[in-house]
Amino acid sequence: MNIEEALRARGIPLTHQRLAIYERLKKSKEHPSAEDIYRALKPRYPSLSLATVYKTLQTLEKLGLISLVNRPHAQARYDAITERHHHAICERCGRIDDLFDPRLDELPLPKGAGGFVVTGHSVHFRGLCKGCAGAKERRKR
Amino acid sequence: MNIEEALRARGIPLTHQRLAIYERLKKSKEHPSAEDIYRALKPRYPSLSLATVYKTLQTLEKLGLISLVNRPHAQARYDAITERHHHAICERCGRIDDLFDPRLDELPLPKGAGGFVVTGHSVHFRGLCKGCAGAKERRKR
DNA sequence: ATTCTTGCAAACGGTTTGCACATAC
DNA sequence: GTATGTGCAAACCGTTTGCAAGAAT
Repeated sequence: MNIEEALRARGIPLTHQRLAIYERLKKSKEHPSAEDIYRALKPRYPSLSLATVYKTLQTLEKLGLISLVNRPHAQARYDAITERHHHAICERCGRIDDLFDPRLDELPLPKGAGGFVVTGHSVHFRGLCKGCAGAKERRKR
Repeated sequence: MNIEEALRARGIPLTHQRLAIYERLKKSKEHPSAEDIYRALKPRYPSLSLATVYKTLQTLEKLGLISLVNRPHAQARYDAITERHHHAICERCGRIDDLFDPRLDELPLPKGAGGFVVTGHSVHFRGLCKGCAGAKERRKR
């Protein structure tokens, strides 16, 4: 399913901007920022505004057509633990739990990262924390 | 080595603020933000300013006494790939490479995350990208 | 006494929002 | 024709910075 169908299927108007922004993102492998995309498209679409790029990216993400590499606008969170460990992040309330699990500390070096020198890694689990999972369960009944 | 020794060892003055901020962070398991810490300490240290909390957290991080859960200050980066994959992030130039490796897709569910319902995960490798690793190597010679 | 830190307020940078005009359907 | 998107500028929010006053050594 291409983007035109995906948008039509949801009754979302297909505009030149949306198409251009999506195509641009699809073509680039550098995980561009909103501003990168804006700068790349500006010459061909002189009236394009940065706000539109942001709004469009948000729309596409909600539709599941694109994804975010790193959550924006989040505030920095700190941790007194400096030893190697991993995190479970609740998608509902933002709670972050620490995970200590030696099996996660010894991951295979990734294939296909041609020439990348790894100095460390961390695993992020997404999902619902105990409290939020419980709340959801209770609402069902 | 406690924080007082760690700071003294580096000739960094030990202030009430630094001590209070570090102790507060050590006590809390919720990975607080700078503002969380600020609010928690304000009643006992009425003259404390948010800027000091930020500066102190930065200092402690540089010394390796604390760590950041999520990088702040970064702009959102987008990806047209929505299938499961992982990332290699260059600590020098910020470049992000995609990694596809089925061995990373099937991680053991973490132990000790009591009640956390996992819906997905991703692995972040840190290190130097091909270009930056090469540049470093060349500088050595 | 000297050096480094603190606190304040202003600046900053990325992102969001309100609103009038334009466009898709 | 109606609903929705776009573009602009202003607002926003977390974070940083410049600087005068204060504290640690």
